[in-house]
Formats: sequence, C-alpha cells, structure tokens
Amino acid sequence: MRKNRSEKYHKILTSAGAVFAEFGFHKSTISQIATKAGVADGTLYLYFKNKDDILYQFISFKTELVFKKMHAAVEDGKTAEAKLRNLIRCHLAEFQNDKHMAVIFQSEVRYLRDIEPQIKNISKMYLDLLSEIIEQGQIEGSMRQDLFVGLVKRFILGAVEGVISTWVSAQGRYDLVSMADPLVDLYLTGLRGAEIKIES
Amino acid sequence: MRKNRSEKYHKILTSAGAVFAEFGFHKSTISQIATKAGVADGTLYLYFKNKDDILYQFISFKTELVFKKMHAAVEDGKTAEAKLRNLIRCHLAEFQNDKHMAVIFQSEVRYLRDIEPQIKNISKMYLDLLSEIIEQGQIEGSMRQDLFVGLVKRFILGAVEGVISTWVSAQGRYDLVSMADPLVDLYLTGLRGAEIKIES
DNA sequence: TAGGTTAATGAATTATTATTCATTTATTTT
DNA sequence: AAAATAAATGAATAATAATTCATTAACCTA
Repeated sequence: MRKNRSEKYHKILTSAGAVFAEFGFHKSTISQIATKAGVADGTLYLYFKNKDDILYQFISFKTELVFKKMHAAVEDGKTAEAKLRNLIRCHLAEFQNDKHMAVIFQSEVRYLRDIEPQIKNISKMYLDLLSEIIEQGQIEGSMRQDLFVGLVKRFILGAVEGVISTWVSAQGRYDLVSMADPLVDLYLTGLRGAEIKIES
Repeated sequence: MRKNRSEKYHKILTSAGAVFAEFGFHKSTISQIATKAGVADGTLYLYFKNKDDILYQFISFKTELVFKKMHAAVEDGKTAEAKLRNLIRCHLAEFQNDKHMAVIFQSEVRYLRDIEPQIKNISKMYLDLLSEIIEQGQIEGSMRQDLFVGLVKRFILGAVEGVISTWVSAQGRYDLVSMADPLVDLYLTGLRGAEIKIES
C-alpha cells in the first residue's frame, strides 16, 4: 500500500465518493470504483488497505477540510450569535458544495463507527464548537442562563442535519445556504417569537 | 411464502430486529436471524420473500404501530403547544421503549428508500402532523405568523432525531423521555429567551 | 391409524465480490 | 540502452452468504 497522497490516490477517493453516494457503501463494488477512476481493480489495493479503508479515508479527508473551514468561520464572528450564524452558514455551504460527501455522511455514519470508533470524535468536535458558542452567549447575556448546554447543542446539530437530509432527499434541487438565516432565527427566537412585555 | 401473521412470523421479525440493530442490515446474515429465532434458515423464506423483505416488513410493522400512538397523542392535546408536547413525548417514549427499532430507523433509512420508495411517506406523515400543529398555533396566536412552515417542521423533526441518535450512541444509558420538556421549551422559546421590555 | 396435507429442515447450490499475485508495462538509474 | 526498480494490471482465487429444494417431521381427517 502506497503511502503518499498522489494524484491517483485522490482520483480514486473522488471516484469512490461518487460511487458510494450513488449506490451506498455496501452495494458499491471495487470494480465500479476502479472503472470510474480509470484504473484496474488491483490498483486500489496499492493505495488502500481494503474497501473499508477507502470509506474511512474518504471521511477523514473530507472531515479535516470541512472542520478547518468551520473553525475559521466561527473565529470570524465576534458575538456568540454571529459565530453561530457563521457556523451554520458554513455548514450548509460546505455540504451544498459537495453533495457526495453530504450523502455519505448521512448514510454511512453508523457503519463508520463500527469500522473506526475514533470517528465518534468528528461529531464531538462539532459539538464542542457549539458548547463554546453557547457559553459565550450566556456570558454576553445574549443567551439564557437556564439552558441545558448538553441538550442545546444536539438540538442545534440535529436541526441542521435534518435540514441537510431533506435537501439531499430532494436531490439538492433548492438552495441550501438560504436556509441559514431563518434557521438561526428559529434557534434564537423559537416558534413563539419574542415576547413583548410592557411595564408601566 | 406464507401470508398470515402467525406467531412464527413475529418471532422472526423480532429476532431480525435484534440482529439488524446489533450488526447493521448488510453485515447481518440469514443464519444469524434464523438461529436467534430458533428456526432453520429455509424457514425464513416461508414467511418472507428475501432478506430485503424482512427489513421492509420490520419497518412497516413498527411504523404502523408508532404512528397510531403518535396520532392519538396529538389528538389528546387541545392547544397547539399541548399537541406538540404530546407528540414529542410520545416520539421519545416509543423509541426509548424499542431500542432496536430506534437503531434501525437511524441506520437503514437510506437503504430502505432504495428497496421501497414508498418509505418516503413515513417521514412525510410525520411532517404533516407537524404542519397541522404549527398552523393551528398560528391561528391560536401562540406561534408567530412569519414562520416558514416547511423549514420549521424539518427543524423540529431534525432536533428530535438528533436527540434520539445521541441517546442511541450512548447505548441508551439515560432517560430519553425527560428530554421532552426542555426540548419543547427550546422549540417554543429559543436560545435567547430574552424578552423585549418596553418601558413607558 | 392410514393417507393426505402442511410446515420445517438444512445441506447443497448459486451468485457475488473482495482480494491476491504472477505477469506486464512504465520509469529511473548507471 | 541495458539493468534495475516501481507501478499497474486483471484473471484467478477465496470467502462469504443468499437462496433453493429434496427430504423429513408434524399435524389433520375420515
């Protein structure tokens, strides 16, 4: 198994992403991936340990790229609300940009956990980003003190993922990023809307 | 293939649920299911068309049961808020009650869509329930007029599923139903919870 | 209880694919 | 340009599991 991240390595990864997204990991075959990448079946084994390893490398590679961008997006914001807005916008934009990745993240997370438990840390990193934002918001006073942070962050992540998942099911026919603002608005203000109290 | 829903049919379905939940559909074998059900491999083919069909029947069966309960829960509430609370509570309770189902719903939705496209309607039915609740809330005045219902319902479903998914990953070690009230509170009031005070 | 019918068995078959590796092709070195 | 090394090939192998079906067991019924 070759170690370096050559051009061919990336060609195979990209092809694998397309095939996995279309057929699902388990229904995809080595031959399909090899054909799409324009190489022989055996060649895949020069670059990857086995089929599982291709999926793992794909996810690792994508995750690293996306996380860098998310981090940068959060740091770009000053207030907690701005950070949250930037994060959600970045999240939606990245997944919109790379539908294969979006599909695979949505479909194969479970199996990935089986083959490589450290994958758990991916969503943990995301949740940690959220924790910091929420805590900052509480210090600033822009977010309530009585929030159960553990629940809030799953609430936020779950809702974005739900929105992405629907978009994927709809074959990405509408603009995902434009959901960011209304979504953040829901996070912040809820269904009820700001209450107006009149003191006299 | 036998048509009737005999005792053995259910025994096999239940065993399949346990096996699928533990190993994932694709890594589960007919032999594992047969062994767990205490029957011979061939017997499965007297009750089901093939392996895919077992998964499909499992989901159909569970879905029908759960939807009846959700419907009833919603009808039990009078106000939109009460209905929403009942729905979320019911959702969490049912999944907590049946962890195999929770795992399978979480992991195999994508593949199910491949083998039986009508499965899409499952989440559609849920989203329709939510639509009605939101619209009622808007009429009552307990929910804002400017909500984009299409987004709101995915927002709500996504967040519940996120909470369930975390609970599943944590091997169901904590009480899921107790998340219902804080979760609904988040839906309604949001993170800000800040009230605008107008002093006069 | 013999004869007929239904249910269940599980070993054998079939189908599918991941993986290997002897061979070929391409590239680099001397 | 020969020799040496590296990269790539793809047919053959090996492993796995879904599915079938000839056979056996269980259950009726007259």
